[in-house]
Amino acid sequence: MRESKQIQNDLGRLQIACRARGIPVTVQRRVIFTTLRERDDHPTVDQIFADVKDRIPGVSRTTVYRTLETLADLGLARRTSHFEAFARFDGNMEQHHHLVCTVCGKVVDFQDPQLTIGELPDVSRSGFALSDFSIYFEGFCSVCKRIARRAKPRKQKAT
Amino acid sequence: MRESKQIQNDLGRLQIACRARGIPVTVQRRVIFTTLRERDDHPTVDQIFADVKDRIPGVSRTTVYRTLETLADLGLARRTSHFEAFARFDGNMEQHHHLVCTVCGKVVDFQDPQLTIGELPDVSRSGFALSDFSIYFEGFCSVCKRIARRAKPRKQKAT
DNA sequence: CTGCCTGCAAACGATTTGCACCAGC
DNA sequence: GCTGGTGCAAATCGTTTGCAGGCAG
Repeated sequence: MRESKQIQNDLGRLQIACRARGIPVTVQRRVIFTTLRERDDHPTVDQIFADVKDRIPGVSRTTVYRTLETLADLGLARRTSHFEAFARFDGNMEQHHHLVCTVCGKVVDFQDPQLTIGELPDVSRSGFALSDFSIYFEGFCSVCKRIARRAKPRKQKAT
Repeated sequence: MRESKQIQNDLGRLQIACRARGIPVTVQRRVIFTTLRERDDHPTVDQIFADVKDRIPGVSRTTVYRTLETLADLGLARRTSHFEAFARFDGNMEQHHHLVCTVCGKVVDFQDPQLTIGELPDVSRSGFALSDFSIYFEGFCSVCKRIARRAKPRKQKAT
């Protein structure tokens, strides 16, 4: 069960962020943000939509999409698919890590034998049985480093 | 430029894998696999399609999709979007890592202060400027651990 | 009041599927 | 020759967009 104190804290952050941006704090934004914060898995839009519908019967899926996007803009949420909507494939089956450009989504393999984790952490509480790991390093690729950092090109052609 | 020795090696692996599975080694499979192996970024289906079209003018995008899926089945390639095609969001903006179920795609946050990387690696050759990282631990979630490990439910409802 | 937000329905675009033909073995 | 693979076109389905009315500030 989630502490109402934390919910209050979340709503406070939402209000501050919205005011700073001069956009209204609507019921939908409150509920969608709260719903998202209640989960520690990474819900899909539809999962959030299902949860939100219980509290706001009339919401549209569209609003959930738009609000999540807004929350991401406000720095209150994060879109976890580094990889846009496209399927990407990798022909390198050896253990390797990745460099991900947070602007254009470019991903390149990165191998570094020095890069190890002592041992896989104990995650028994989660019920998971781990077999492997890979590290995603985030940053700007050479191209996006040059381009102004303010543009946020969503949905551009895959690089 | 890629060593033809490595291409031969790749083709050998492809042939072995196909024979073991009793499926034909077609031109398309050879070219698509070779093309994939030539890149160290994680190409989208369309990028591979574009490359392949140069060598097999008549290929269809459908074949590229199907072949990549086959290569993944054969253990020769890997689909890099842990997150299916769906957009997923995360309301936790603190630095944290992830447990990913390789069977059902479930992702849960995982925080462990002990888990650190001495320092971000030197990736200057790649032109990237890194700012952060997160670790994806792969394995079986509690549910999929129980279920027979042979089933490979693609496109099941997101968990 | 005014502008941004919301909901609806239509548009979009990546991926999948059904079917007839063709190629590997 | 059979079996499974391929190409084409149509169907799917997650996501985005255009538009009219409604609500927050």
